Amino acid sequence: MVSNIDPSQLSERSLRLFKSLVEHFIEDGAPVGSRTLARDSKLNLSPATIRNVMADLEALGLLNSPHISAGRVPTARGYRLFVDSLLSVDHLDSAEVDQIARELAPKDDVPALMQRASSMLSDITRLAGVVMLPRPEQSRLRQIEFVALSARRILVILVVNEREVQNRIINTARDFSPAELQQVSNYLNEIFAGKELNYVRATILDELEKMKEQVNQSMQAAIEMAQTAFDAEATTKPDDDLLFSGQTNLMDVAELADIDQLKKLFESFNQKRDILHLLEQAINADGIQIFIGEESGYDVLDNYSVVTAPYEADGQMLGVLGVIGPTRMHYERVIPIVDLTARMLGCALNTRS
Amino acid sequence: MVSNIDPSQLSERSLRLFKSLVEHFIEDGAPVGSRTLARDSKLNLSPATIRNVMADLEALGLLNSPHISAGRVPTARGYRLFVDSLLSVDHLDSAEVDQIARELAPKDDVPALMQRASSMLSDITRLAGVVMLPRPEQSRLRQIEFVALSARRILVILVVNEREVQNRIINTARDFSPAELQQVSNYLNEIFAGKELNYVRATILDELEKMKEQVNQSMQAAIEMAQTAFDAEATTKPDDDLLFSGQTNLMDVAELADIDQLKKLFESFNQKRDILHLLEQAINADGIQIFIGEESGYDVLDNYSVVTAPYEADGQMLGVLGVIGPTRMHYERVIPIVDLTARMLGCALNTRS
DNA sequence: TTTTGCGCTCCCCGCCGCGGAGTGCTAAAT
DNA sequence: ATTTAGCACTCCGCGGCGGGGAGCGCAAAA
Repeated sequence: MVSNIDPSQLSERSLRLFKSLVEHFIEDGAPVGSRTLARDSKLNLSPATIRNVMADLEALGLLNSPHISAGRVPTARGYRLFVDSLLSVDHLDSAEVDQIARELAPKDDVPALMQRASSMLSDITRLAGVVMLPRPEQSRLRQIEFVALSARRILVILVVNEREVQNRIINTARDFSPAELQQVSNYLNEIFAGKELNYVRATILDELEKMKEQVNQSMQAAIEMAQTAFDAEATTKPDDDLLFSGQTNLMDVAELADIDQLKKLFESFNQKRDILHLLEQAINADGIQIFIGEESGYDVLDNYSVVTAPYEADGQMLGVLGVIGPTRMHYERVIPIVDLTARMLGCALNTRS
Repeated sequence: MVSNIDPSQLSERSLRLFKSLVEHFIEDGAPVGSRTLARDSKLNLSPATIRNVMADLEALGLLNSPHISAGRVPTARGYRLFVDSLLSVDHLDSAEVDQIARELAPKDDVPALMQRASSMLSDITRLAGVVMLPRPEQSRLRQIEFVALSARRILVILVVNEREVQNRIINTARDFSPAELQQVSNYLNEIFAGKELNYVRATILDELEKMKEQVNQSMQAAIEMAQTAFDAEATTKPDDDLLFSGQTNLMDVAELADIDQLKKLFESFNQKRDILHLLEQAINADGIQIFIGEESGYDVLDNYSVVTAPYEADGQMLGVLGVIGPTRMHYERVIPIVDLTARMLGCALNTRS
């Protein structure tokens, strides 16, 4: 990564002009030239002076021009300076605050809540919203239950982390009576309740193997069943932990970008991989983090920015949410919205409340 | 709907030419003129003759020309005739059959199976795939279980239709001991197991109210809990019953269509409403059903066709799946693929197997 | 240091003209 | 009575041209 610009390297005047230019460009997307800037910034300078300043800014890598005789456009580095040092964020008007609060009223259905958070982000910003769900890594098994569907088909229910419930169906080698199942689940709960899920998975495969001979037959069955259950768990869906919405909003904005760039972006939403990696980088930031254009390191995001914020409840980091839009977005609005949403979502997820 | 064309109204020669024209247009998307047709169809006719024929076909509403001196393009009605009477469907080569079979190997995880069906459809056709999940209307409650999370938070598990599991968490007014919960679930299972879910919902609200005084206290609790559980059930997600994939495939094909048409289509995928209605129309067809362009009655689908097939298992209609693409699609390939997928999915869902 | 003035570059847009593809019509051929 | 040939006409697409506009850099004046 190229080093960022320290605002103190630049004169007050340069900064004012630069800020004005970025705001202008964000507003209407056209390269902005010296004349418009002379008119709009209240500095009473002639276009020529401004041209000199802009040439300097370009030399610093904050601006560039699409071609020799067009206006200037901010580079990623330029946006970075703008966002870090020049931006004054909006106040959200109370209607918006209300809307966010209303949509994120605490409910028990966690996935639905996440979904609402995501679509609210996209609705309110008119960009694409994304919410990363709590990573299964950091989840603790609270409870495990077995329900007999028929003699050899058993429904396994894992309660994880207060609210999350996973269930899968396994087929067993031999019949189990309900009483046996009860016994097995009691046994497993005793050993594993409260443990980290990864630990459970790891342990169950080898540790338990050792005690196999020491215990009675039905406990052996328990072990085998647990293995099956967690095997299945390990192989299934580590991927529905990213909720997008409002992708179509990006289709309006892509006036500049062509369709196959957009297609690539959408595909990377579907793959989820790249975006997931990106969001994981943001989970340890202690607030808003912004990835601007090429900074992200992912080609598909070249002309897009991602504004993220981690959210937490009960003092524990849970995940990250954010907004994806063109680099030319209204950061001063998007940032407080993402910020507030993250905090509200955290509140809604607090168990004591 | 305007009446369709009976192929016997037309001469053999017209039909051959028409078919050739449609195939040509499907192949390369450009309006096709009399010369190309004269060259390619083996009828040894001069362009002039063909022009006369084409003028007739246009009068019948099977063709039209984008402008006076362009070639002809099939209308929706034209495609209809083509699909109903002229099309000879492809043989799938065995590699494709294998692929479909492999992807749809029976597994226990029904939602994942559906998901695979959908993405397979889109991969193999290079269009958008859609699968409608079994409608909750026709689902039977198999089993209901309660798991205590804490004294007042109870996890309700509904097993529906062999494989499907729903769970939700409810908060109760007073504490319940595990033993009580067991009792309650036994009671409810006794009354409701095997019943239609709608019936259960309906009954639970009034019938049970009546017997309230006749039964002991813990049964009253059961009633109240059941009410809460099914209340919650009724209000949540009647909407995740449509699985799309491969939407991005349509972005390649949209050479002709502009971006906001595509945007509208994507939005209607998200709303799900229109597509759902459309697919519901297809559920009672006893095989492939095709909606061509404006026929569907939904504006967003104006330049798109939907090829659907219902799927069934154990003799019961379960849902509909299909493919969405431009009217100019390779029907002769898409149709057998959709058909086979529906049958295979049915097989995979059969319980005895 | 800032401004003015000037020459220059490049895009955008409308215009023109042309070739190509295709049509419809009429008259001739079969 | 069809089918074909010939012809005039329409319309799209494309490349070239030219002017206007916006903007730049540079050099010289303020």
